[in-house]
Amino acid sequence: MDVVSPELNSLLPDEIMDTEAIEEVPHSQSEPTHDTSVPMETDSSITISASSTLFAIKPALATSTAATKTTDSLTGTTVSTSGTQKLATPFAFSAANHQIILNKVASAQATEAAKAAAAPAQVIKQEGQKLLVTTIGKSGQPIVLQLPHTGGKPGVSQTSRDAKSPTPQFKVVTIGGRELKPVLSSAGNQVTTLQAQQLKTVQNIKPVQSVAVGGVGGSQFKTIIPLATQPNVQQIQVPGSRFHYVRLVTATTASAAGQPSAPNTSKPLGVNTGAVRMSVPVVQAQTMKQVAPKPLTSAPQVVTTTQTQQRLIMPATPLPQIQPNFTNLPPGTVLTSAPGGSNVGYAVVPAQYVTQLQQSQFVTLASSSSFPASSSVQTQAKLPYNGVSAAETTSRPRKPCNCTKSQCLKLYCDCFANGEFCNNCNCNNCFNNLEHETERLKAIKTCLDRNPEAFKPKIGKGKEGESDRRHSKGCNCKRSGCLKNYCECYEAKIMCSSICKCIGCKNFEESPERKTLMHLADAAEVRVQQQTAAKTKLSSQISDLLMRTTPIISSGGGRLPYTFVTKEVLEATCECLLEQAKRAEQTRQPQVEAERAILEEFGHCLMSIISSAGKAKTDCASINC
DNA sequence: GAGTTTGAAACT
DNA sequence: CAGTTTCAAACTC
Repeated sequence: MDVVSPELNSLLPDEIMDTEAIEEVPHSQSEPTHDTSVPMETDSSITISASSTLFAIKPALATSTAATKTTDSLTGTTVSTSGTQKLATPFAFSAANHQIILNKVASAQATEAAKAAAAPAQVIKQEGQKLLVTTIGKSGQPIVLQLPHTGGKPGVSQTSRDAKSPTPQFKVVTIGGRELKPVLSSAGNQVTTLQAQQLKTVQNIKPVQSVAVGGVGGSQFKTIIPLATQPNVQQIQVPGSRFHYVRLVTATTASAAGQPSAPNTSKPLGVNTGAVRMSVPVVQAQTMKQVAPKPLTSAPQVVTTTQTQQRLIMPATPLPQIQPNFTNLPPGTVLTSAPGGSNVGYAVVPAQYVTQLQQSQFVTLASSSSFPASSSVQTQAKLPYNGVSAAETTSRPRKPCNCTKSQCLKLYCDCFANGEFCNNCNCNNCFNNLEHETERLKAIKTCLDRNPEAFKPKIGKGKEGESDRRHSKGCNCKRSGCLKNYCECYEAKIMCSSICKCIGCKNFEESPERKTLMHLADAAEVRVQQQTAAKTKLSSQISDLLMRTTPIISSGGGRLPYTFVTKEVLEATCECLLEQAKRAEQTRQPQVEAERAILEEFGHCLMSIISSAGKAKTDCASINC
C-alpha cells in the first residue's frame, strides 16, 4: 500500500524513511512465533497521543469470525476474543520505566482509557476492522485506520498465538488530500469526513496525507522526549539522521488514554533510558503493511502521520502521561512555546536547536542533579548519526556562519549542512530558522534530491579507529596541496585517499611537507600545554607555600621568609624558563632575543613569587592584628 | 578589517 | 558527467 506519496516521501530525509530494517513478510500465519517480540499490528490497541491531542487508536479488532484465543506474549495472559466487537488483546503504549511499553490491557481498560483520553471530540469507536482515531489538532475530525480482517503478520510476534487464528493487522490509511484510500469507504457511518486541514499546524503544515500505523522490530528508533507544558516540544531523535526532530504540540487536558494497566518492563520499545523518554521506531510507511519485526526485543508500534511538507509524528504516549512533573524531568526536557502562537505545529528542528533555543527563549526544565540542565539538553539534542556519537558531534561549538546570499539554506552554510539552525550567526537574510520552516524543509528536500548523502558526515569513521577515517567523497583540491584548511581532508585531520581527485597532493603519509606541518602543529600544541601546566604548577606551588609559611611570616620582621624559594618553586620557575627557551628555539629566534625572552620570563616568575609572598605577609599581618 | 584565494556546492 | 558559476570559509596583508 502506498502510504506516503512519492512526493512526500522524497521530501523527507532518508533516515526517516529508511526501510532497511523493515522486511516484507508474506501474509502468513504459519510462521513460528517469537516470544521475544511484541504483538504489534495485530490485534493490538494503540493509544497514541496527539496534539490536542491524543490519538487513541482502538484496538485492532478480533476477527469477525471465529472466536480466537490468544496469549499475550508479554504477560502470558490469555485473552479470548470472539465476535466483531471484542477486542483482542489490546495494547497500549505506556511510559513505564520511562520507556514506551507496548502493553496489553484489558479490553475494558483500553476502552475506558480511550474514552478517558478522548477529549469530547476524540471518540474512539471500534468499528469492524477499522480504527477510529481521535482527532488530531483541534478540528475534531477523526482519522480512520483500517484493520484488515486478516493479515496477521508472521514474525510479528504472534507468540503463542493460535496459528490459525486470524490476526487483525493495522493497515495504513491515508487520509486527507490526495491519498485518501478506498479502505475508508467501508468505515461506515462512524467515519466522518476526513479533512486535511484538521492537522494543519501553525507553520504552514499542510494537511495530513497519511497516517501510518505499523511496527517493526530492528528498525530505527525515534526518541520522543516529551515536554512539560503546552504548547510543548518533543524531541525526536532519529539515529542515522543528523536532523533532530522536535514535535511541537499543544497539550490538552485529555486524560491518559491507554494508560497501561500493567506496564511491561520486559519489552521496552526503545533503547533509551532517559526518564520519560520514549522511543518508537521509524518505519517507512510503504512497507508498514507487511512489517515483520526483526530480532529486536521489541516490536514497537509506530504511528506516523506525514504531510506534504512536514512530518507529523504521533506521540507514543498520551500527553498527560508524558508530561513530566517538575521533580522528575528527563534530561533534555525543554519548556517552550511553539513558535507562531497557540497553534499546533510540527517542525523539523535540528538537533542542536534545542540547545540553541535553550540559550534564548527556551527554558530548561531538566533538573536532575545527575544531568545538569544545559549539558543534558545539549547531549540529548545532539543526534548520534551515522555512527557519530553525540559527544563527537558536540565537541566543538559551531562557528557562526556569515552567509549572505544563500539564506543559509544551502550546503554552503555550515549550520544548515550540519543540521543546525542558525543561532548567533552573522548571516543575512537567514531562512535557517523555525520561522522559515517551510522553506527550510524544501531546501532540505532539494539537497536530498541532489544528494541523498548530503547530510551525512563526510568523514566516515573506520571500524578500527581514526586511522580508517576518510573522506566519503574525497577532496578536489588543486592549489592548496591539500595542506590547508581549504582541503576537507586536511581540515578533518585525515590524509587524502585514493578517492580524492586532488592535484599536487601533499597530504599523504610520507609527505615531508605534511610531516613538517604536523610536527609544527604538534609542537605548538605541546608548547601550549607545557606552558599552561608550568604556570599552573607555579601558581599552585606559590599558593601552597603561602599556606605553609604563614607562621614564619608572622614571626618575622620586614623581610620575606626564605622558605618561599623552595625546591618546588625553583622547579616551576625553571620549567617556565625552559619552556621559554624552547619556544625561542622553535621559532628560531636570535640568541639575543631568546635570552631576552628568558630573562623576561624569569622576571615574571620573580614578580609572582614576590607578589605572592608580599600578599601572604600582608594577609598574615592583618590576621595577627 | 579588507581583499584574495580556495574548493565545495550549485548550476548549466 | 563535465564545465562554469556561486558561495562562504580560509587565508594574507
